[in-house]
Parts: sequence; C-alpha cells; structure tokens
Amino acid sequence: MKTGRTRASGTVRRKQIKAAALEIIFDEGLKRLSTKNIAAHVHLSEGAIFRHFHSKDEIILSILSDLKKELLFPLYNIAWQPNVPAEKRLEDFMCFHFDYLKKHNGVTILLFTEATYQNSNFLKNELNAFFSHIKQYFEKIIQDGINAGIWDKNLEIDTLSSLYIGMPITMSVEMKLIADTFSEKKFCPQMLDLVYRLLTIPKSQKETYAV
Amino acid sequence: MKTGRTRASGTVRRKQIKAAALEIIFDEGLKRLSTKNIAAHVHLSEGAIFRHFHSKDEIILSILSDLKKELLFPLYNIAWQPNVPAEKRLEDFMCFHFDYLKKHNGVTILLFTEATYQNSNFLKNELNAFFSHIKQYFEKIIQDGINAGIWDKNLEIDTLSSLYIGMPITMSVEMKLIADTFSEKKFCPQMLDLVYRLLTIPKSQKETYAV
DNA sequence: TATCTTTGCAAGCGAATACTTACTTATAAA
DNA sequence: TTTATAAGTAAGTATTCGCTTGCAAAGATA
Repeated sequence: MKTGRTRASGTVRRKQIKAAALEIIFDEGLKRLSTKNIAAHVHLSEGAIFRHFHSKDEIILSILSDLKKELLFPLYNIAWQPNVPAEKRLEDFMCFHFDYLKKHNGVTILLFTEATYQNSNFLKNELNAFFSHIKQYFEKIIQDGINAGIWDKNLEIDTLSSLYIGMPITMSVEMKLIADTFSEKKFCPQMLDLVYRLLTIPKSQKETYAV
Repeated sequence: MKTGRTRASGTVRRKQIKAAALEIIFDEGLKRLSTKNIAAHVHLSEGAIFRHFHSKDEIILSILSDLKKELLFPLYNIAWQPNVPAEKRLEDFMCFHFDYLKKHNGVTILLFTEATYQNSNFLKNELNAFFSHIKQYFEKIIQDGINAGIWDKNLEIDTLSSLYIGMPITMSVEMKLIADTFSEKKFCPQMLDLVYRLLTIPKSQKETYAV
C-alpha cells in the first residue's frame, strides 16, 4: 500500500478486472458492481480501472465477448462436428452447455438481468442474438437426426428449440434462487431424457408417411 | 399544479403508486424506478410517496403480494378443480399462466431481476417459494392424470415440472428481448402439445406392467 | 544514462440515490 | 364550528455513482 508496488501489464489487469467483476456479481449482486468496488477487489485505485477500460459498460461488453468465445464457439463446433451421430452430438451439446453455466454461475442470466435493469437496447439485442445462435445450432443437430431417419419428422423443430432454450435459463434461475441445494449432476441426463422422449418416433407411425 | 388540489385516500394512492411503479419498470427499466420518478408519474411530491409506503422495498413487496392473489391463487383453484378431467385442467392451467404473464409483461422475471440486482435473500426466497408452488400445482394435475390411467406412469414427474417452469420463464425472457415480434398467440398450444407428447403412453407399453 | 510510454494514485466533479424533517392544509367526524 | 387526523409539500440529509484531472513514477527502449 505504501510504495514501490510492482506494476502489471494492461492485458493482465483487464483479465483481473473482469474476474473481479464476475466475482462481485455472483457474491454481492449487480448493485454492488461499482467501479469503486471492482478497484477494491483488484487492489487498485478507482482511477486505474478507467486506465484499462474506457467505461464500466466496456467491462460488461468484454465479458459478453468472452462468453461468445468460451460458450458459443464450442457449441457451434459440437453441432457441426463431422462423422458424429446426431444422438452423440445432442448429448455433448446439452451437457457442455449446462456444465458451462454451472461452472460460470449462470452468467447469461446475469447479463440478461443487467440488460433488463438498464433497459439497454444494445445489450438486449446482443443477448437475443446469442440465444438465437444457440437455437440455430440445436436445430441443426435435430434436423440431422430427422434426416438420418432416427427421429420423428412430424415434430415441430422451432417449438422444440424454444423449449430447449428454457432449460439453461431455468437452470440459471434455479441456481440463483436456491444456490445451495441445486441438483447440478442430474440436470443434463434428466433433460436429455425428456428431449429423447419427444424425438422418438411413435410405434404406430413407424411405417407410414406423414402428409 | 397550483393550489387547492383535491386529495385522494391512502388506499387509492397506494394503488396508483404500484401501477406507476409497474409502468416505469416496463417502459423505462428497473434503473429508472426511483422514488422521485414514481412521484412524478403520480403527480405527487417525493415525500408523499413515503407517506403511503415506508420504503421503496415495501412497494416491490406489495406488488409481489398482488401477484400471489392474481396468479398463484387462481392457478391453485384450477389445479384442484373438482370433477374436471386432468387434460382440461392442464390446458386451463398453462394457458391462464402464460396469458397472465403476457398481459403483465413478465412481471415475475422482473421481480427476479430485482432480486438478483439487490442480491436480496428475502426476495429470492419469496420467488423460490412462488415457483415451488406453481410446480406443486402442476404436479398435482399430472399425478391425477396418471392415477386416472390416461398418462404415462413411467414419466418422472418432478423432471417434467422442472421443464414446465422453464416455459413461462422463457416466454418472459423472450418478451423482454424481442418485445415486438413475439408470437404470443401460439405459445400456449405449442407448449401444451409438447407436454401432451411427453405424457402419452407409448403403444408398446399399453398392456404391460412397469417394474 | 537519458528518454518515453505505460501504469498508477489522490482528489474531486456533478448528478443521482433513498429517505427525513418541519411545516401546511384538505377533509371528515365530533 | 371546532378539532383531530390524514395527505401533501419544499428543502434538505448523507451517501453513492461513473468518470475526469493533474501529477508521479515504474519499466522498457535508446
């Protein structure tokens, strides 16, 4: 605190600042996500924060950018993985998705909270695009399975993907509301089971052609 | 604005203040929900607001209390309605639920946002209890249908009710993110269709006994 | 060693926050 | 008509907010 403190590079500081921001959001709530509080977590002055980010908003947007790299991009890769059966891809997709949110404490729902709180159209659009991409990847896997003849072609795909989007959102909400007693482990296989049930071709339909 | 303005009773003012609060939340975002802004909407001084509510929190809690009366109580009545087949009750239940959230612009998700923003344990517990009640009512209907032999007894009820809770939450999230182009009308029948699909007894199982 | 860029801090800015205080007045009951 | 009470206001309180400024000094480069 006194003198001669070593200095860190901007790259390192930006990472520290984002990590501190997430820590505050999870532990203390969005209200306590002030530049002053962030500075305290990184053991810097408030002014130093603005040396590394032009504004507080820029910190949030940088976190969103990380989220795209760490979640959206891998999900894309899973969905388009060549020579892997749709069933396997679906399982990988859902479990990676849920697992990420579990490890990162439902960060998407927190960005949603921020968007709703600030009523920021930009953030709302970004999040909407984010969810749309996930839906699109999910639908790709389902469509592949239907084309391969293993899943029911009479199921409305976009209705199913709407239902799917609800799963990680609900998981995040429940994690926030009942942080302690949330059954992380079982969530993915349980939801996967329901999706499989929906996709299964009814016996009576197996040899017929739908109109 | 000048003088001799008529006065209204506390009962009336409290209603006006809550209505104004909801108006602000929907139109301007939670951030603009300040006591000063509420006062402006009701054409009162800021001090007058505190004549009718001891704190800003009390306004939020009063809105939550209204929500219980207007949504939770009717849902309970639908679920326990005597001499009505489970299929009919399920449809009434889901459509009333979704319709309420549509008309009230996803008020539950806004209370969740407030809870997350403030990191208020009290509000989080209240909301958790709220969702738990809805799950419980939903499960009652499903169990009745299974007991009546019309739905699959091998389906895990609590997994299904977790999935169900995701539907109104997702609907609210989508309403916030894409307010304009949200397909309100079709949402209930679409989701109802998926739930029916899950509940349907597989042909191969019809005459057998599960272990 | 000399120079330059980056990293840092202390102090302070105006605006906004929830809430209080001291006081006034309309309304309705006695 | 008198009087008690509920409803209202204007002007404050202390505190927090995101952000800026002026200046010091560490670390890299020459």
